[in-house]
Amino acid sequence: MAEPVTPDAQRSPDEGLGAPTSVGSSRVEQLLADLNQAQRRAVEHGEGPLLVLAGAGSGKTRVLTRRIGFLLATGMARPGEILAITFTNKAADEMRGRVEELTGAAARLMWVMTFHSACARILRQHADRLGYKRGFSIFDEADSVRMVKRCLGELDIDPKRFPPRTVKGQISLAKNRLTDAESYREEQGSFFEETVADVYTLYEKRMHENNAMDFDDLLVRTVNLFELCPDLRERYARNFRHVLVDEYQDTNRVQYRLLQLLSGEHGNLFVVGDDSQSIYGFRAADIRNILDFQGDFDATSVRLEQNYRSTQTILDASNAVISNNRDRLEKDLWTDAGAGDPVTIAELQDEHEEARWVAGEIDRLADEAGIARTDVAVFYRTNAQSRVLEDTLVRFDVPYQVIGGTKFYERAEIKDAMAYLTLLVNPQDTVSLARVINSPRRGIGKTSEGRLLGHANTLGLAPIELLADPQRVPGLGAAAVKAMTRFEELIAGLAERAAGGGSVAELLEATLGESGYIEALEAERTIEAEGRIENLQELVGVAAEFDVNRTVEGDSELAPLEEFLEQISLFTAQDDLREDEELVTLMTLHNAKGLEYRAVFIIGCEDGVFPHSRSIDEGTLEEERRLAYVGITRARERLALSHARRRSIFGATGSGIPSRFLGEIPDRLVERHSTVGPTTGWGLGAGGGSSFAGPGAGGQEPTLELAVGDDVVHASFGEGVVTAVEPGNVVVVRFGGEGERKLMADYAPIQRAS
DNA sequence: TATAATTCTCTTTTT
DNA sequence: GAGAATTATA
Repeated sequence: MAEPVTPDAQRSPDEGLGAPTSVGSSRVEQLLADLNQAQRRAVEHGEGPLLVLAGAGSGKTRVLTRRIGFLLATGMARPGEILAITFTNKAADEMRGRVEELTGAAARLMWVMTFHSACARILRQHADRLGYKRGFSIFDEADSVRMVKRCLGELDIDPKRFPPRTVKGQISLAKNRLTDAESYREEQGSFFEETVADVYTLYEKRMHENNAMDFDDLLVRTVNLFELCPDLRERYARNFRHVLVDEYQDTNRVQYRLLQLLSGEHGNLFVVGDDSQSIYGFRAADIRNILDFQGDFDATSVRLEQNYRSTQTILDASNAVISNNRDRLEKDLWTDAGAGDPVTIAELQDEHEEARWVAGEIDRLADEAGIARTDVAVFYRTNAQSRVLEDTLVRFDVPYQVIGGTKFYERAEIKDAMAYLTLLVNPQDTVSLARVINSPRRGIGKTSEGRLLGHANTLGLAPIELLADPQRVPGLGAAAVKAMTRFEELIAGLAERAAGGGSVAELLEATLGESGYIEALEAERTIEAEGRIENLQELVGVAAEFDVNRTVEGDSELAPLEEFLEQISLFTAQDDLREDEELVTLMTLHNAKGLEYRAVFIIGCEDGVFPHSRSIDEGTLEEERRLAYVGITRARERLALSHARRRSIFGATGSGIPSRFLGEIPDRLVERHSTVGPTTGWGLGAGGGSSFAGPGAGGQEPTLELAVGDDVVHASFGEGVVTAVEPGNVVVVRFGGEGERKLMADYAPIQRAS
């Protein structure tokens, strides 16, 4: 369903969805049965706005799901009248699935999706009202920055003084304040800002010409659409009689405005959030949205304060940390669970030792506490920190998955392939065109490309049109003209095929084949090219999977290719989280939002790393503290925080002092561990002395020295023999029944057999 | 025009 | 210490 269906059109014979019946009321009882009082009050709320202040682990997802079930079961809403905004596509799918269990297949008519997906869907439907075409491209950050850069060039602005990224950032902030280029120019004074205003103006013009939107546009243009076309606003507002929003604390002003436009009249706005978990201020999220919600919408509120996730100790630690923030809505989280284990704070020499320690602890958790890898997550402040960890985990044969970071879809070959497909849907997209016009090499270099774009600009044509008739471009060599004609034929042929609306995977394969892209890679005969081909094959696999799911669900009005492109561009990091395999999960603290694990490690707890030095400079420490709060409260049973004495950043080694957040955790909750001195680690207990010995420049700590042939005893695997010794104190041990395992001599629970 | 070599910048966090 | 961007060379 791509636009709201009128109530008449969606009336279905599905029993139990109409007015409350006996079936309905028993269903309602079922929905409320295992909820606590506060949760029940939230779910049973009548009409009008409600703020659910949900502390960490207080069951907010459950409340949201039940609320939807309640709306449907009592007949307060039909499925098509519900708009539920979640933080990730994955969360949306899960929620839809759960509601489906409660209320049946009609749940598919609900709109459960992220802000960006919902906006894209609305915009596709009414693109013409804003002078866009429905096949508009969605530019990711890299594409947008590229466009900004192009604008800088066109305006003859020095990109050294005005870095494209920075300028894009300014434009983004302006958009998130709903300030258009014109108003921006009026309200700005400095030279810098005036220059940005020039770029902003041109950028908007070019984006429109390219039939392209950036991430901010998806939200802003939807607001524009509703303000410009009251008929549409009314239609959607009337249709979405119940709007529900998860993670409300992270909404920004544009999203706030959108919610206002949609729910202003009926006021059925049900938001769930926790001000203590507001961590997207840098993305213009406005914490006042939640702090002022009650006043703004004249809302009632419900507090969920019982925590069902963590031990008392973990909860105490999180409360102690967050209580150092001034600006917050008081909440008193409590739990029925027992005290549990103390919080571990580990001090290590450097990031390598830190990684080894984490790897060792993960093994130990499995052996001693029966906590499987799936139940373990490691969080860090910046993506760069994952590298050392990954290297170490590979060395120790600990399977893992990294969420976010440098993504599959950012690889050059993947972006190229996607650019081809994008071009088929949106021929006006010159950023995609520029990506593929000479990739693979077909003899259209920078010069020819520049001439083409330049002349298209002067004629006021889309470059793709000119491409069909390249003789019109002055100054082109015969070879270039010929190459362009061939390229145009390629695109035209593929576009025709795309219009047929068949399998995306087949179309992608045809594209990669006919363009000569794969061939060019094969000709390289290098390992890297080999890898790229594999990546592209993986992309074909993704497309094939999409094809299959689509034929199953098959209710979209978008052409398959368009839908595929949109799905990929609005992917969220958490969407590729896997839970069914035995993998340790690695991610940034930001990506950890909304998740939970039996055991959590937070590494790099040093001032400057976490809290990040920039936040210290910019005075956004409270947000960093909330980030710490988010991280800590992800843990159910075990929590370990580590910091290193030395850490190399940018290649240079610096020394770090423990994060101030560590000091905010009361000592009585903590068990300290420090790896210094001649310890073989285990058995001595992690609570031992924290005597820190050496400056350890590049420190090779004393260790259990093992050689090939030595007999050892492992705490859980029993007796074994060393079969190899690898760099970094890794030993390969062959155990009786277990086969061979790689272990860290320093940390694995092994001893020399005597 | 395409490659190789060299210099320079960046690092928060993300849809 | 990696990536992009720029410059030098074929």
